[in-house]
Amino acid sequence: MTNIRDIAKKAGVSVSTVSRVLNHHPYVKEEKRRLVEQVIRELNYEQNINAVHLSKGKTNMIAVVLPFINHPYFSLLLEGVASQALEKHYQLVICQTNYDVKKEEEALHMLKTKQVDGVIICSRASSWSTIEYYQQYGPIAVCENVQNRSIHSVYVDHYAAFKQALMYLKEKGYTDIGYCIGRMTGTNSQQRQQAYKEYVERINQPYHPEWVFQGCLNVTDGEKVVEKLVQMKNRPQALLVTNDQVAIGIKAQCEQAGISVPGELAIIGFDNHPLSSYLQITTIELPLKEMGETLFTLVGSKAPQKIELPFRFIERKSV
Amino acid sequence: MTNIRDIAKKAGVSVSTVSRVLNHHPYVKEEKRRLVEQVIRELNYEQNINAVHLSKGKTNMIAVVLPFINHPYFSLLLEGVASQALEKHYQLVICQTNYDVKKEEEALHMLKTKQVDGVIICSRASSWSTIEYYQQYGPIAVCENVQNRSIHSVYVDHYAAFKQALMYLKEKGYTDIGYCIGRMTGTNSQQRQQAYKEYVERINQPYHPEWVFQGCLNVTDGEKVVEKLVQMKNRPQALLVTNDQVAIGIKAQCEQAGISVPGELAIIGFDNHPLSSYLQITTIELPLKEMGETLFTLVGSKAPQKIELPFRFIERKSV
DNA sequence: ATAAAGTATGAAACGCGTTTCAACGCAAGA
DNA sequence: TCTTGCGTTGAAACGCGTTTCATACTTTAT
Repeated sequence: MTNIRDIAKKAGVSVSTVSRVLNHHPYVKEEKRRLVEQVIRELNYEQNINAVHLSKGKTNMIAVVLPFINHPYFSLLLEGVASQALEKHYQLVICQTNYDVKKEEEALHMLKTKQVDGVIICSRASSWSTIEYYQQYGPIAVCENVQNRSIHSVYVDHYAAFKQALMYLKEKGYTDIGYCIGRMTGTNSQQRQQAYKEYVERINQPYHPEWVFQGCLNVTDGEKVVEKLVQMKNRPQALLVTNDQVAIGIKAQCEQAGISVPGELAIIGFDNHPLSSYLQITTIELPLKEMGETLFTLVGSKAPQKIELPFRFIERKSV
Repeated sequence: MTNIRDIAKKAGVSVSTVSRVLNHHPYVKEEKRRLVEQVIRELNYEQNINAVHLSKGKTNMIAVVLPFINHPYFSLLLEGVASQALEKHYQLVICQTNYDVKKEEEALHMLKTKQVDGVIICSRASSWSTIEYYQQYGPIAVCENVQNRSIHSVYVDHYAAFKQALMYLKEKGYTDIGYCIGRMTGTNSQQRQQAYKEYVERINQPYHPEWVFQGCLNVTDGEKVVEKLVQMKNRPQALLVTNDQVAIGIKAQCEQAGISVPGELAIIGFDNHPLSSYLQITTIELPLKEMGETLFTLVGSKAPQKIELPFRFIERKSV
């Protein structure tokens, strides 16, 4: 492998000069610059990027932590991050965690070993103390509404979104409402639960724990929800579904099971996945791609910022 | 930042010994090993991974080149790659290219600069000569049926798959068949076209160029196909759709347009995306996750291998 | 004309872990 | 007892680009 010293020797200049040429430093005579570039081409030289990284103390790489790659929610978020990364000439290292705390820590650890300049956490299982520990090694951005912590964050007001959806259903005459969610932990989920509980209290209804369906991520999970639903003697009239994939699964399975939508079951999804439009599912659009882009921008910025992005209620025919 | 020399000094040993401890080399006395580990913990030391990379000449990173992240086909493929990477303690660097040759070359370039140990190309626009040039710098694996080239490859026999689907339609009484595809270039597309042309010839039918729909990737593209379809006076009776997303879009849009499926239009999709099962779309399953896993395995193996994986015809109700 | 400021260039130090080589101790085999 | 060989350890070289510092030459300003 030919290195910078080989180039310097062959061109009859010092390594500093070669380095200057490589980094487009202005203080190099045009003549020498040409010569060095010539030699570089002749020897088919390429910088060893690892030496550059070591020397500069940064890598132009950002780690992206997400539980699942193959899920429209995360892959759209990732696409947003990627589009910005591309533009700013950063590379992305993806860390699929399955919500395994160990995997998440491995990703954060890359900050400590200087493998990446920053970490974007799309969704997490780790505790705040872990994350805060790693902040000393580099910027971290999360995708949830953090109140008092000093960390980059991009989020949607899920409390307000849930509230709005609940109110909409109530106006339409539905009172027995349940919801489907990915998991109960996690800031976003907590805020949704909060909104839901307040709603139940406000209309003086008992809280039906069996109307809250956890572990809903994919189409298949929607199917399972309907299976449970048909066995209930006291069913909700409407469901808030925190993910369009699940909503689609529910709607499809309702068709199979002969449950009319919205007649017997109203559905409000989240994300506004293209398919929800085809299936005429009322949904709350989340600006996922924009969130991804913003996450990237933030992780490169100085003082920790918190940015709220708006959701959008899209009325269709599932309510 | 504390480094290996600080550790050596504080522990009263040489850097070699510390390095041996870090790398679990057996020739270190238990006593010294303990001592060094103690000091490492005390000083909260962590290797600078960039120095390791430089020194070892490898990075345990693999680049994954794909046109779009946010597409079920690629994100499932990626998930397969990621699952193997996780197991083998490799990191993935993703390169979204949008089929831009420059972006692809940038990714390959990381091989030359030693940023990655290998490259997995899920789909490409670059020429073979480009790819072959970069092979001297490290292993490259592709996802298509390469015949005579010396390169790792994992593929499905798309020619056979298309043929089978065409025969199936013919048996069911359909002769006027068209197809939807992402792009015309690309090995897989070419093989499909070959199968299609042979079919048309065999049944002594004229080739209808307007029955071949290009640029079909997403649900929305399916919609556009139906829009074109309704304006034709001579429509195909059946469509092969190389992607379930598009097939879903077509089916949904047919419903809107009052075209019965399969009565007026039969559809065969590809991929067996979970949703195709809900919408009862007949499809050809591709082992995408397994392909991803195999791609990863190959890129780490010695002699270039070619592995064919089987597809699976799944009969449902869209034909 | 002369000081001040800018341009150009190279030597050497630096970032930091790995690996090779030489050396020494000690035990097993001859 | 002597050789052979493994266990153990450290010094130094190596992988390679960047950056600082000193030096020397030009310009520009005064």
